[in-house]
Amino acid sequence: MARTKRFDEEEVLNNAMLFFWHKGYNGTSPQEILDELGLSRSSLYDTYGDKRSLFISTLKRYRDTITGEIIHMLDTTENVPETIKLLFQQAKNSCFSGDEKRGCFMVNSKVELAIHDEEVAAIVKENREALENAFTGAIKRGQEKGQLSKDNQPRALARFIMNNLWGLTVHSKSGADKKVFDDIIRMTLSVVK
Amino acid sequence: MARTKRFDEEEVLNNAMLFFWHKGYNGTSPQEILDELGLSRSSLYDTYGDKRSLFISTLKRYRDTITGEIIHMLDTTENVPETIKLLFQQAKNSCFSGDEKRGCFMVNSKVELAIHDEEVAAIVKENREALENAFTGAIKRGQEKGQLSKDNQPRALARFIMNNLWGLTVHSKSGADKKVFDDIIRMTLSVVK
DNA sequence: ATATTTGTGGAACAAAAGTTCCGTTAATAT
DNA sequence: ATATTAACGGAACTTTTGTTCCACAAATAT
Repeated sequence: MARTKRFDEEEVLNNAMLFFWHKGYNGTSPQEILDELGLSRSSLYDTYGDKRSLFISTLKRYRDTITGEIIHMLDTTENVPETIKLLFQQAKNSCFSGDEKRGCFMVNSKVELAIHDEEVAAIVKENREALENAFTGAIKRGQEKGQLSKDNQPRALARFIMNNLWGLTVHSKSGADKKVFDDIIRMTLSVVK
Repeated sequence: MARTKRFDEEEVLNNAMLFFWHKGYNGTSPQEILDELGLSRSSLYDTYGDKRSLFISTLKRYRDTITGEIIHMLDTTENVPETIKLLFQQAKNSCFSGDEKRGCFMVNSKVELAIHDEEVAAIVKENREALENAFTGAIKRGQEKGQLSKDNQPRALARFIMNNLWGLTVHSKSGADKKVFDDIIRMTLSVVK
């Protein structure tokens, strides 16, 4: 048999994701990733293919981990309004905690690339639909349990919630302060009843 | 005196803006702009400075024209709820009319660059604040005229409206269909009362 | 211990990006 | 008509980007 890889495949993929997330696809060069991660050029190309393939892999990884976790929360929560509130708090906190205001990788990527790259567009679309379905399902359960009124159509409410979560990711790049986030979250949640 | 420019300075600036708007800062090369606009390299650099300066000029142009127009509408409208509704309809239409789904140049630019470029961050922040003030002023007038109830704080409602408009620009990159937009707009406007 | 086979280091490269420079051209003020 | 001065065309150049290739290294099955 042949020798084994000296680097952890998942770890490098994760770090590459952070690069693309932070600086965008066109703003990140293979060289930067190599410098930071210390693996050799040939290993990078050998393992992940070219730059675009690597990017697509990181986007899928985001979908499977970050988006996946949110969907799991929505699928399993016993307290729907509380979980929705929590997601908004998390969105706010990620904008003011120590680390960078990276926003959402999926949002950043679709804004940069979705018009020009069909594969990115497809991933992004699938991601949106999966999230919408998870929110819709959770809202339905919330309504059945009496945690939410039946005044709103579940899918419409789901779409509205997502619109406001995405709006917050844009706000995170706009120099808005905490009060702005609090106002938006308060007003949005006033509809989630 | 010297000879006059063979190109229209404003027109080239406008076309350069469309490039950056469509393909992003890092996705657009000076060469592409030159190829399309037909002016010479030296004229471009002579007139607008380097690529980044040109970009900054186009971003300011957007602020002065597109954002300026929205602010003007809000400052002068006699029917505030109607104007707000109109802005949402325009946001929706721009996603489905013949031309490209470019989204909002200000949103695209801040998502791509605001973390890394202080000057972009400043323009983007100022743009947000100017818009928020215009919405807030309009909402106050609407409340005084009895077109809107006084249940909502004007500034909080303004922030909420902007959050949903920006959310729509993200939706325009997400492969969402008309029904998604209609649900979001209906739910958002249900709060604008 | 060796053969096998894949990983690794790094040289090398073509193309593109971003910019500068300069000789030439052409408006216009006088 | 000419001098003046800025615009123009395009050659040229330095980096950076994205990628390939190959000689060498090392893990493991036998």
